[in-house]
Amino acid sequence: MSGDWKPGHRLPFEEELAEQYDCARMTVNRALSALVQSGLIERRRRAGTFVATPRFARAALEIPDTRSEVRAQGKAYRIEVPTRLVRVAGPRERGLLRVTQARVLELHCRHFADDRPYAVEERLINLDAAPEAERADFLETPPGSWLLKNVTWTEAEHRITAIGADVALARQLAVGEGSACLVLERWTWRSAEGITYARQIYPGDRYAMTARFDPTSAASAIAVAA
Amino acid sequence: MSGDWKPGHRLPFEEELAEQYDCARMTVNRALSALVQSGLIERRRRAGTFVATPRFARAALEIPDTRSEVRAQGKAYRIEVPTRLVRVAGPRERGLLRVTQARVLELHCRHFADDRPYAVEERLINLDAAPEAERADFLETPPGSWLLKNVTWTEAEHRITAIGADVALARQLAVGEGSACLVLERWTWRSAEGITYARQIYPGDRYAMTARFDPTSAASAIAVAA
DNA sequence: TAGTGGTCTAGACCACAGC
DNA sequence: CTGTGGTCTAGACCACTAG
Repeated sequence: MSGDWKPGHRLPFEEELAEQYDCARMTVNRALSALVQSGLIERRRRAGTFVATPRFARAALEIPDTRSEVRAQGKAYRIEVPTRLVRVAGPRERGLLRVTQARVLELHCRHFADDRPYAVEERLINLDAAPEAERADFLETPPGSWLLKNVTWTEAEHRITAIGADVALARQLAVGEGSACLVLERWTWRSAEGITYARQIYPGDRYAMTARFDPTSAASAIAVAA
Repeated sequence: MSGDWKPGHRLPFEEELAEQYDCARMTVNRALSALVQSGLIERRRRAGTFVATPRFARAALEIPDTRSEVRAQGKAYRIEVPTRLVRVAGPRERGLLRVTQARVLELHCRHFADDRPYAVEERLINLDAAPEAERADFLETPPGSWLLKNVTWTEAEHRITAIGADVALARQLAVGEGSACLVLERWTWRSAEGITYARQIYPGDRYAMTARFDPTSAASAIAVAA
């Protein structure tokens, strides 16, 4: 949870943990099994136990990855990043990231599917929590995908609203002025420290968010699709 | 999963199940613990093990209950049910419920919070799957709440889109014509049999859907709030 | 093929809540 | 108080797979 063990890090074997915590191997096994179910670790026989990489469609309400969404629809993905700047967080950024102070990276992006506007995105990244983001190439790997791969998160919150497109948004999304759009806001934390805030806007009539839940496996998935 | 054991039904004790399945009590305990985690059963010491009633804010993407949503905001709840009719499912109803034939109950409702329109709802209920619905009083208990209490489901899917209000919808929700609205569609199944389809429309600027996820406990919640 | 995790067992003690 | 579930134990055997 602290993030000290990066995705892929190998944990001690069951017998070592049993000795370390002075308990039976079965007790360690149950604890680790619970961590597998919450998606924090992965286990392979003969190989060991490893810190997991969060993946799309595994955990409930996981961080959607725009590039994967577009490619899953069989379309070509492209991103534009017209704005990229680093600054000390002002009141608005501190509120959105829920931190008292931080250096932040602010990005404005536009996502395309087959050269048609797919979504616009405004994103804040807390550089104190994810300093490597300052040097990341977001044209190569879009910010959502990059964060998914490089930063471990422990809590997430989504908020979905609908708005009518104003003139600027309508032009960016190539839709009529006033047409309904879906707004997906997303906050991500690690141990109460805000990592990133994203606000993505989709044409509301063309795209839908879907979520499935199966209580038998307690598995769920969230996706945006045409 | 078959629905034969209604919510509240007491399961055999661990020792009885261990004898019945010829295994150790610890094995039964692990199986039942998994069912607790998936939310299918509840267990109380000294009392026993019971089929659970699905509850709001317990499982991921659980069925939102409009009445609970409104009351959670500290507002008075009221419902109107202008349309209520029973008929044999036509092509559209069969498609939405994903059944080959069925008798269906069709409802049109309007939900109010403090006498202000909160949402409109169109709902189909498969009467072959939930025959008791034909005699239910949906003014006393709104359909979402009634189904939540009386019918066990095993799978659910949500779909969220945004639309601009047409003249009729704008009047029903007391919003301006063309203003953006959130559309929440929900399908619910039990063992692949469609139980209900609901389509709820909220004023998009006034209300938001939020979803939280905490991988440590694998708990998540979805809610609609002002 | 050896070293991991996966799983079951029989027994034990405890905490808790109905009765 | 007593009967449930909650949890731990020490040992065992098996399945899988990485080296």
